[in-house]
Order: sequence, then structure tokens, then C-alpha cells
Amino acid sequence: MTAPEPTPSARKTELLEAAYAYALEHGLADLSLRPVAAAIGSSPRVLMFLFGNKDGLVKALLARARVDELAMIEPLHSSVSGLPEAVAHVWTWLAVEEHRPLLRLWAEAYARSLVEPDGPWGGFAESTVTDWLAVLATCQPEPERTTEQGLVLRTLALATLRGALLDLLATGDAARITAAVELQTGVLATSPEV
Amino acid sequence: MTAPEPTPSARKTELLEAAYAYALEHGLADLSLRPVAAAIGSSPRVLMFLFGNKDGLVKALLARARVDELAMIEPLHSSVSGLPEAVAHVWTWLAVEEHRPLLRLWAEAYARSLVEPDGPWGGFAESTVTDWLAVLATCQPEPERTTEQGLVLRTLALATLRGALLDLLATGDAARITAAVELQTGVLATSPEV
DNA sequence: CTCCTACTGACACGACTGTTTCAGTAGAGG
DNA sequence: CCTCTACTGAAACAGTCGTGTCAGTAGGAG
Repeated sequence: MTAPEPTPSARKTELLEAAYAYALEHGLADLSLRPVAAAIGSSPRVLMFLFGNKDGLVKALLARARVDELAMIEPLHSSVSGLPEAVAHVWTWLAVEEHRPLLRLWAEAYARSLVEPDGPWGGFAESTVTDWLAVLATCQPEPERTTEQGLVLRTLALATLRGALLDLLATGDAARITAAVELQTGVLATSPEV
Repeated sequence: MTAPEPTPSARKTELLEAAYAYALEHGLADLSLRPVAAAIGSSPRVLMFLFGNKDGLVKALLARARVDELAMIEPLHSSVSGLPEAVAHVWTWLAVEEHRPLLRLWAEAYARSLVEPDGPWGGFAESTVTDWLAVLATCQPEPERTTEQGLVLRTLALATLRGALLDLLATGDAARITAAVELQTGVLATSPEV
């Protein structure tokens, strides 16, 4: 519930950043201490000392990934108004090729948390769904934000974004998928009355 | 390219079926020979003999899962006409609670294939996207089936289904997500002109 | 009976896993 | 100077992994 370390110790954040870069291109599934330690110029002993155990490291990496995720969410709160505009805004971020390693990591953690509810993955999938639904709610106009229909609209918007992301990660066909997302924002903008 | 065994040997299919049941509830990520062999009343030696190596077993399990997947796709070809109807039809299948282990397995394989293009996961994600797009195409009326807009519509339909599936697997909130999918089929049915 | 194919058990090999133990070293504060 | 904290290296622990080796056994075909 509470943060275990108020001051994460400069060395710890430094190694975490390096391990994060390693995880972005190697994935989390078969991550093991010795290879990652060798890659970031450290040792398994030090990782154990700083993160307690392997699960602690994985949890820290997941939390680090969430920082990047939240960094893109934040501008939505202020500048964007309306669900279609929010979807368009998020998609432009998702479609950027440099973000793909992060998104692959996200997909991996999501799927893993579905199969293995225990362990460091915890309720990753569930919490990421509710978090995003909450963010999308802040972009909706007032009558729609609190109604049942507004929740369904958010759910649809989120599903479209996530499904499009899955397609993009698999095929890389940005043009086709972007056209589909834009089509969705179009119909969402012209038919909020259902 | 070709099937390695025209007659998979009764014993092999029997053990594959048992291992498939095991994988459905334990996942593929940390599958290892000894536990699965013990669970299905066999031995690692026999699994090696029948499937060559672990990757062979995993590939066989993935192929077995695809059989279930194709079994639901098939009725789409004949009875369903129109993309919205196809989406509704697929979703009713996806939402059935008994299918959830299979869908979790699917999500796991999909994510894994994104991170690890080599190995038995191969191009699982990419092939599953193109396969489904092809199936959805057969449900579209003729002018729309071959146009660029038709491809975009298929892409959007598939994205909605996959995104909704991710939500369902994480939250299990069938009512909310089903409402979102039905909303989507509604707007897709009334606005094919974009 | 023999032979051949399909299958199986017991065991060991080397590699790798997370983790622990013991012994340090560098730097800051007093 | 001493001391305490933060960090690190080397090595070993017990366990699991995929895989290979060598020896079988059951059953049908000739």
C-alpha cells in the first residue's frame, strides 16, 4: 500500500533505469538476474540487495513502465475535451514507432497478469483498464461523464484503442489501422445519441 | 510447410489432448515438461519421443488451440452476412465464460509472439490478424469486400472485438463490455458511408 | 517362434535458475 | 583516526530446466 522507499537511492534508480532499457528490448517473460546484471554492468548480488528479490525487480520495472504510461496520459486532463478527440490524441501517441518497445512490454505484462494473477504482475490488467476508463471519463462532457451510456462509450473507445494497438504491434501496418481509428472517432463524434 | 505426421498416432493425440487441457488452466509461459508430464500421467521422455522437443510440444499445443478457434469461425462463412452481424456473432462466442481459458491462452501466445518472434510462437500474432481479417472479409457484401474502405471497416471491427476481449479477460464485466460491442455494431450498421 | 515398430522407465548430464553466505571496499560524519 | 552506512565481488547452495543414453516391454506381422 505504501511506497517502501521514500528516497530510492541514486544508485538504485540508476540501475533500474538501465534494467528498464534492457527489459524494453528483451521482454519480461524470461528475464533472469544474471543476464540483466551482466548487460547493465552490475551483478545479481547487487540487484538482490537493492530490490530484495527478483519479484521486487520486476515490480519496480512494471512501476517504471507505468511512469512512461502516465506521462502520456497527463496532457489529456487539460487540453482535450470530448471522447473522440481523446481517442485521436491517444492514438497519435500509440502509433509513434519509438513507443513500440514500451507497448510490447505493456502487452506482455497484461497477458501475463491474466494467466498468473499472483506474483509481481498482480492485477496489472485489471488496474490498467480501470485507470484508463477513469482518464477517459475526465475527457467527457458533464452529462455524459456520469451516465451509464457514458461508461459504455468509454469502454468502446478503450476497446478500439487496445484492439488497434494489438493489430499495430503484430503487423506494423500503421496506415490501415490509423484509418480505422479515425473512422471510429468520426462515427463516435457524429452519433453520441444511442 | 507440410504436416510432419499425416497420422498423428492415437497415443500422441491422446497425450496432446491431455496436455492441452493442462495448458488451458496453467498457461504456456512457464510450461515445463516434468510438471505437465506428471499431470497427464506420462513422462518427459515420452513427450520428447512424440513431439521431438519442447518447442514441438508447444507448437502442437498452439495448433490445437487454433483448431478450437477455427471451429467457431466456420459458421461465419455461411450463415452470417454483413460486418455488424459478424461482429455480434463473434462476440456472443467470445463472451461465453467457458471459452475464457482458451482466450487467455490466445492472449498469452499473442503477446509472447510480439516479444519473441523466434521459437514456437513464430508469427502467431501476425497470422491471427490476417486470418481474421480474411474471415471478416467473407462476411462483407461484394462492393465493400474489395474496396480500401472495406479493409478499414474490417480492421475497425477486429480491433473492437480484440480490445473488448482484453477488457473482458481482465475485468470479467460482461454486461458493460457487451453493451459497448452492441453500440459499435449499431453505429457500424447505420454508417457505412464515410 | 522371430522381428519390427511404438512406446516407456530410470537415470544422468550440463546448464541455468533464484538466493545465500562471507568477505570485503569507498566515502561520509564525527 | 575511527565508525557506520551503502554498496559490491566471489563463490556456493539446492533446485529445475531441456535433453540424451541405455535399457527395456507390448503387440502385431511374417
